[in-house]
Amino acid sequence: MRESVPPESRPYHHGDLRRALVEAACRLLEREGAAALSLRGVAREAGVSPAAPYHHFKDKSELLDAVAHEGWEKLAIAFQAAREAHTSAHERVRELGVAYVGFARLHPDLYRLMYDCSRDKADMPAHVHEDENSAYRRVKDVLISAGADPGDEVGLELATIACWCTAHGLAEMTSFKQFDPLKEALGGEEAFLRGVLDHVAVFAKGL
Amino acid sequence: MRESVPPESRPYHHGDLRRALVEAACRLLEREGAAALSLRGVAREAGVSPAAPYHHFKDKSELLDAVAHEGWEKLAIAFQAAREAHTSAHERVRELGVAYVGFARLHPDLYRLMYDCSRDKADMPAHVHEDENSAYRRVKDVLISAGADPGDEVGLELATIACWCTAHGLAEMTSFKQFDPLKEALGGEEAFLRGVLDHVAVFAKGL
DNA sequence: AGATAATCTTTACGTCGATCAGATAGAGAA
DNA sequence: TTCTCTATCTGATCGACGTAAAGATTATCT
Repeated sequence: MRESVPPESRPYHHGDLRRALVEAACRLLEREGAAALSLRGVAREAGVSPAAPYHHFKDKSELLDAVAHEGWEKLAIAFQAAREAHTSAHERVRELGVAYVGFARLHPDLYRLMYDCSRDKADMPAHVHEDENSAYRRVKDVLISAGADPGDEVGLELATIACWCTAHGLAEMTSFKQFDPLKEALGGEEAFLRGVLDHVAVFAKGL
Repeated sequence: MRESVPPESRPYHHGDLRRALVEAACRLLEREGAAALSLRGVAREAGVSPAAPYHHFKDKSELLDAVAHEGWEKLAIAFQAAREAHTSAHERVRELGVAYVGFARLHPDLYRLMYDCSRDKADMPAHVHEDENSAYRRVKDVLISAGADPGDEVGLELATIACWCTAHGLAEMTSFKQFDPLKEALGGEEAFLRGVLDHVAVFAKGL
């Protein structure tokens, strides 16, 4: 396979169409939104015939899976940055929540796609939940570093899930505009986030 | 307009097609899932031509709005039942969360549709958030009855939002099957829910 | 070089949301 | 009652979609 594509008229064989399709889909997702994301549209954006994607993806949902996969990796990067900001123990947990919600607000359609794909498979992908350096593991690590008992397997698991649930719920809620006045009163989006998160024990006290 | 429909072959004018369409849509949503919910399919289910719905709804999304509206009312009913079970103050808050998640798990596609419609309008419908007896108001009331300070407007609002966010997040998370072993270990779905909710201050202590 | 396999295009089918002209029937005025 | 008006429903149609099949083109391997 070829690595790069000639700048002028594309050759018959693309080179790395799979990658190009995923990137085209990401672009369309940001530009036009999730409702306007069609397989034909992605092929169009990539400059290829409507049936071409079927040589790289079984069907539309498999392409969306690949886009979602990229999303989870971007989220892990956002987590990395948040964890590297050293503050107090309980603030570290809370700021992880802020970073999470920030990512969701920055890429709302991608964020929703990530969960739609997971839900359809009734499972979070392993690289999100189980793997070393998975997003889930990172939350757990921060909880431990914030004082949670690593010996209490069940309790730690529950606390991690509680963190994730709250952050996920907040990520979806904060886009509703009836909260705007409250945000205004508190001095902006992030202050609002911290205000809500501080009402949740796991975020406020690190379990 | 007619009130009821003759049992044999439908007359040219339906009687109350609008209502029949919403009900057909609900039926299809439960039976086939959200992905298989087409406007044509709803018309088919209601025994009517593909263009008939357009005399009662501007477009597909307006029909879905009506279905979502029904969903919010069903949720309010579920809340009512949960609130009437008198337990201790902090348990009342937690059990509201259990009822919320229970509703979402019982009608997963309807639940998602409710939020999809709200998100598209960037707003929760007024009868959910602002009205007397709205679902949002009910959460707030339970928080007050559980010991929250009604005078602290902002704090009460934040606590209510925190409750809702956590419950919503949990509602979406609990369907992932990698949590099944944990549920098993804790003795079932509801024990798992309470375990997670007890890690959240607003649920554990009523603010 | 020739054969084989992978990739891309073309064509096609069925379904979808949506529009519009025309058929049908209930409701009020004569 | 009968006529007219208006709301409701049907039928035909359009463009876009997801997907499949068959043919064209090119990379790879012998």
